Parts: sequence; C-alpha cells; structure tokens
Amino acid sequence: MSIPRTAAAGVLPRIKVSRTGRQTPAVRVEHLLPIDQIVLGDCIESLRRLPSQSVDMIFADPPYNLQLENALTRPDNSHVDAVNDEWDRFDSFAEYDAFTRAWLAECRRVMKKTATLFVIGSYHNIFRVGSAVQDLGFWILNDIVWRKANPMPNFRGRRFTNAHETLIWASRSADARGYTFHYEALKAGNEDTQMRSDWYFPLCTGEERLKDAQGRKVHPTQKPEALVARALLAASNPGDIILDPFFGSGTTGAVAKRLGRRFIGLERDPVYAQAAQERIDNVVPLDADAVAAAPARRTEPRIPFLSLLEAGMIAAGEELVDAREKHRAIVRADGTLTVGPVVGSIHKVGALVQGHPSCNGWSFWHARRNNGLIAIDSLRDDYRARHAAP
Amino acid sequence: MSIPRTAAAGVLPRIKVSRTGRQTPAVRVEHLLPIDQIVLGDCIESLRRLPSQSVDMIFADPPYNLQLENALTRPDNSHVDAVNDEWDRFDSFAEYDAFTRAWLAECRRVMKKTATLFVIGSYHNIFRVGSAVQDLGFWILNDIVWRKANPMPNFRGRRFTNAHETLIWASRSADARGYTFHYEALKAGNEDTQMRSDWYFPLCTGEERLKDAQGRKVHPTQKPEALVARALLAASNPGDIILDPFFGSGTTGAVAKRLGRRFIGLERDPVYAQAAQERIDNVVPLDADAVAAAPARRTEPRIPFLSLLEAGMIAAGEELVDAREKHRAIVRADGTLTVGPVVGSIHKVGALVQGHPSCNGWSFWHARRNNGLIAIDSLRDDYRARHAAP
DNA sequence: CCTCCGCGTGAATCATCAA
DNA sequence: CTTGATGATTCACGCGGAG
Repeated sequence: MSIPRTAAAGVLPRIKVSRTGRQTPAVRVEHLLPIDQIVLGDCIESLRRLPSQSVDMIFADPPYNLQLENALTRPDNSHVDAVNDEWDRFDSFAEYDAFTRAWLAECRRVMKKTATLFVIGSYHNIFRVGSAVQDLGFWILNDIVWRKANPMPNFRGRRFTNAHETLIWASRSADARGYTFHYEALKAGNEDTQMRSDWYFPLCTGEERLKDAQGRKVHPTQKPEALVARALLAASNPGDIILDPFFGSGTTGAVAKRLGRRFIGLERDPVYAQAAQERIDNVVPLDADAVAAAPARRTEPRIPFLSLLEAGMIAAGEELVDAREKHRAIVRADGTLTVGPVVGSIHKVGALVQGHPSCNGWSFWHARRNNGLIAIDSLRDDYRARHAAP
Repeated sequence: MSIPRTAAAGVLPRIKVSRTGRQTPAVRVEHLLPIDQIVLGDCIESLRRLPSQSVDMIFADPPYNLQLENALTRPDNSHVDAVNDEWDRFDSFAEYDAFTRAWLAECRRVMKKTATLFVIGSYHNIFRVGSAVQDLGFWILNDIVWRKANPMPNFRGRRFTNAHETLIWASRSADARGYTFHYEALKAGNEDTQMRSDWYFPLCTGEERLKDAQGRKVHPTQKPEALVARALLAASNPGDIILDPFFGSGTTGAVAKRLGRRFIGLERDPVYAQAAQERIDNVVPLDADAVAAAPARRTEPRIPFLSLLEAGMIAAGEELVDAREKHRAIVRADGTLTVGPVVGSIHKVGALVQGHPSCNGWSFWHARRNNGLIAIDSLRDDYRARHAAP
C-alpha cells in the first residue's frame, strides 16, 4: 500500500475560487478532487486546495482540546492511557477557537449548497465548535447524542459518568434547501417511529479497533463504524462524496466504501494515514442493492431491524430465509430487505413472497447461525437483553 | 398570596461588594438574602443586588433564543403552540451572547466557592451558553443530556426527532474544591452503578403542568420536577440556598421546598411569579428523614489505625494479610506496620508490598478472625458504631 | 466442546486536609 | 501559598486460559 502520489497535499492543484460566490458546477470539478484518497498534510491547507461547493457531506472528528493536567489511575492503581497527543494540545480557548473557525470556514466553502456537516465532540470542545458553526452561517439541524453502551467510569466518584458525546448536524445556511435526509428509511429501521436525536452504540473495541504489530491501539480515539454509518445512511446517497478533514484511523473512509459512497480524507500524520489506507483496502463494498436508498414512500409498519445491523448481529448483504428455506431475501444496509426488484420492510417482503396480505417478519425470517436457522426475533431478544435501555 | 414586599427588587438593599475579592463570610450575609422568596424584576439587576458568595447552587433555565420564523402546523394542520414570547427574542447572536455573559458573570459572583451551576438549554442556545461558561472561568464538570420520553415529533420529516435537551454542570473555577456531589446516594438509587450523564424523564404534562383558569398552560417551557429534583439531590444538601435566576413557573422553588432546600427565585413577569408563588405555597415539604443525604464515606470522621489498637480490637504484634494472603505485615504498638526492615503506615506499607504508588490500607489489610479474614475497614466500622457521637 | 474467571481497557478536564 | 499524609475509588466488554 502507499498513499497515492496525487494525494500529497503539495501535488494537489490549487483551485481558483471566484470571489463573487459564483462557482463552477460540481460535476465539472470532480476530476479535481482526490476522490477515495487520503491527502497527507495540514487539514486547513489541504482544504484550501479543494474546489468550492464540491462535496456532498462532511464528517469531522476534530481534536477535543481535553486539557488533561495530571495522571489518572483506576482504583486498582492501574494507569489510564489518556489522550495526551501533541495534536490535542492548544494553549488557550482563543487558539482553539481560531483553529476551529479556520477549518469550519473552509469546510463550508467546500460544501455543495445541499451538503450537510456532522461534527462530533465532548463538553470540552463542543460548545466552542457549536458557537463557531452558528457564527459562520451554518444552520444547525439537530444536535445528536451518542450514548455510550460501555463508557469509562468516573474513577474518583466526583462526577457523573461521562457517558455520551455530542454530534452537531448542520446545513450550509439557514435557507439551504434540498439536503439529503432519509427520513423514511430511518423510520423503517426504528420500530416505525422517527429516528431520535439520542443514539446508542458501544465504543469501538475488539476486532474493529485497529491495532499495531505490538497490539497497541493505532489511534486513541477511533470511532465506532456504526455511529458513522448511521450518519452516512441518514444524510448521504450512494456515490456521494464524503469529506473527513480529520481522517485519523479512516473510519469515515471505511464506512463510505462499504456503503457505496466515495470519500476524501485529510490527515497530517503519516502513520495514521498508512493504517487507514490499509484498513480501507481491506473493506469489501456491499452490493449496490444493499445500499441503494429505499424509495422515500410512506409504507407499511416497519420495525427496529436496523439496530441489529448496527450491533453487528446481522450483516448487511446477509441472506435471510424462512423456516423451510423456501424463500430468500437479502438484508440491505438501511435495515430493509430486498428480493429481486422488491425493497421493503421485513414484514412487507415477507408478506409479498408468501402472497399473503401481511406477515410478521420477525417470526418469518431466519438467519443462518451455527449450521442452523435462528429466527431474527430471537436475535432481537438478544439485542434487547444486551442493550436494555430505559 | 402576595409577592413578599421585601422581595421586590427595588426594596432589596444594595450590597457593597469588595473589589479585592475578599468577601463577607456567607453566614453573615444570609440575612441579606430574600430566602424562599420570589424577587420581581430584571434578573441581571436583581442579581447585582445579591451579596457575593452567598448561594450554594444555581439552577438556570434561560431563554433559548429559538429563532422561530414561521408558524408551525402539525400534519393535521393544527397549530403548534410554540415558544414565541417576547422574552425569547434576541436580534442577533451577539445580543444573546452579551445577555448570557452578563447573567452568568453575576451568577458566578453570587456563588459560594463550593457552589455549582446547572444551566439547561437546547441546540439553539446551549453552545453560546457553554462557551460563555468556559470563558467566564467556570469549570465544566459534566454535560448532561435530558432524554425526553415523549418528545414532540418532527412534523415535516426533515430532521431527527429533537428528543433531548442539554444541561451543563459547572463549578465556579477549575480549582474549586469541596463542591457537593452525592455520589453514593445516586449510585444506590441507580442499580448500584454510577449515575450516568444521560437522564431519561418524561416532559412536564398532566397534573404537574400549571394551567390557568381557562386551562391554558401558564408557562411555555415548564420543566419536569423530576429533572430538577435529580440535580438538587445530586449537588445540594438540605438547607442549602438554591438560586434560580429565571424562575418562571417556579419548578426550582417547588422542588427545593419539597426537598428541604431553600430557594431564591428571580422573575420579571408578575403573572409567572404569582403562579409560582401559589404553586410553592401548596407544596408540602418531605420529612427531614426522607431528604437527609446518606452520609458519604469520605465525610465520616477519620479514625486513626492506632485507635483500633487502643480499643483492643487489634493487638500489637498481630499479623495482618491481604485478601489473598500473599503479603504479611506485623502490627506495631504505635499503630504502624512492619514488613522486615520496613516500617510505615497501613497505607505506605500496603503500597510498598504491592509496588503501587498508593494504597488504601483499610481495604487492603485483613486480620484473622473466627477462622477467616476480616478487612480492618470493617473493624473500623465497628469502632465507629461503638464510639458514635450521640 | 462449553463455562467460568481473571485481566485489560476505553476522548477523563477525577481528593482533601492539616501543617 | 506549598507539601505531605491520609485514604477513597470502576462499568461494560472482549479476550484468553483454566477447568
């Protein structure tokens, strides 16, 4: 593997940006974009070399400015391996604010008028980020809470367990129209109720967590793919260009590739970039059928099937069958099923293949597990047991 | 009912505040405080009349600066009764920021050094508030998410359901020590696990929601008592003075009275103040036993290890061991332990034999009793029980 | 083969009091 | 003010080895 030569910041052509606000149509600038590449270099400088109004979505995970002073130990006296990297150190709020406004302003310029921005942060930085987002003319659509299934406890018992992080989702301006939001698909994957602003996911651990040859984590703050996937499924379409100005371990790129999106990753650390490239090279994209946006049409009741995918209990692209294995369907990434040209909820597709007016997809469909079949209903039970939340 | 005359802003005595930072001890200023009263008038002016370092906790629910442009209708074309009051209109972010910094700065002055502040808001204003909190020198302890059990749906299907609000919990400064946090009590009431930063409560509806004679809600943003109660139970003690600079319908006062706290409410709208006063008058305080905080371990009197020897509960020359009996030490008559040539406190020797930087000797060392091991910590409990002050 | 248990660890602004 | 002594404090998972 190597970082593509064209991806080096110094090789990227400098783009002329009109001062009048008139921009080259997006389709004409695509050949100027380092699509599906990792651009090595300072993120603000790299952003300046990207043409205006050229990307469809941005997912940004900037430094949090944690301001950690002292070492922290667990009650058993073991050492907590905290984020103490050079890239997370800023001398003051003013310096952090200036940095934040600089990269956000460039991001806004690079966004198509219909694009939206996600930024993730914690209480250390998210208020600075949110104020900057508003001051720069973005329009906040939602703030979203990532509730962590397994957060680190508060070892000293002096505060509440810091059990969540916050994402800001914003359009380019208050009057931006036509941004992508797959309301229907999200609803179908959420017990047929609207997807809420509080999301529940485990941390990125285990197999998913990138490790180096010595078994150490490659990046201190690698985000779970499920979190990024929900953002991309909600607010982008297959083929869209997703920009991540703080690419790190490349979660955005890996998820984008898997879901049939394209990506542009900016990263200044060659070690991170190398690890990200190898990771992405190993990603196998899902079939187009599995990621094509479901028709945004009011349909029959659908159920919380998406959560099982997000939890990794069912894989996008996996085949489901009925108990007698007479019928087959493919799971799509957004929590719908497909049989040939038909796309719909587990219930609707179950009814259709049987020629019945209705069907309980939870009891009808089965997944292959351990050389046998298991009703997805019992997978749902497992999920409930694992993720029981009030 | 009437608003107490002494509570009118114009009647409150102007307090002289030393510029040197030296302040009158809190106990001396209590008689200058409008305790358990609602102060009518502009909140910033009223705050200026309160003495410095005089309140134990602040719960603030400021205007959200909602920026609602057009009327919103539900899918059935019914009208959504949104917050559109004069007090929630600001011409710009700059104006809202100036207002926010003014009331927050006064709040900080009024807080005792051990006091903490809660502010609640939504994505419309919380980033402005959070930045101001940080800029003014507060130290954020947590951000907390109120997850709404029954949020209003997004009627247009263009965004995620806005299903949460955010609270910021902050101490007066980064080096503030001794703030109240009832860690053990919260843990005991939460399945014996730490209370997390994501809280789940229903909206304030039904009986709890104040209505006027025509059945209309008195206040557009009345908060649920359960939410305020958790904040007060977590970060205040019975008898503490809780300040609410945006008193509104008086939820903070009602909860404070019920939980045996005292309150100061600032409110500029006489209609809200009147409704709040009537509401609070009807609150019956809980028995003192029901609100007394369970004694936290760290607040219990310190017992020197020597006292256990003096009480005959441990004998000089006796052997202590750790729970797995891997380490042994001999008790010396002066209350120190010895292992070979080493002599030191129960903590020092415990740390040393384990090779740790520190150790809680009380939980590490065990004595042999009745053919088993008993932590010296439980001997200490016995000692405390025997020698408890009446 | 499975189960149990110990160990490691995660974006963390993580103590208080007396001298 | 600093310094040093005391002593309080963890949840959910994944993994690997023991039984």
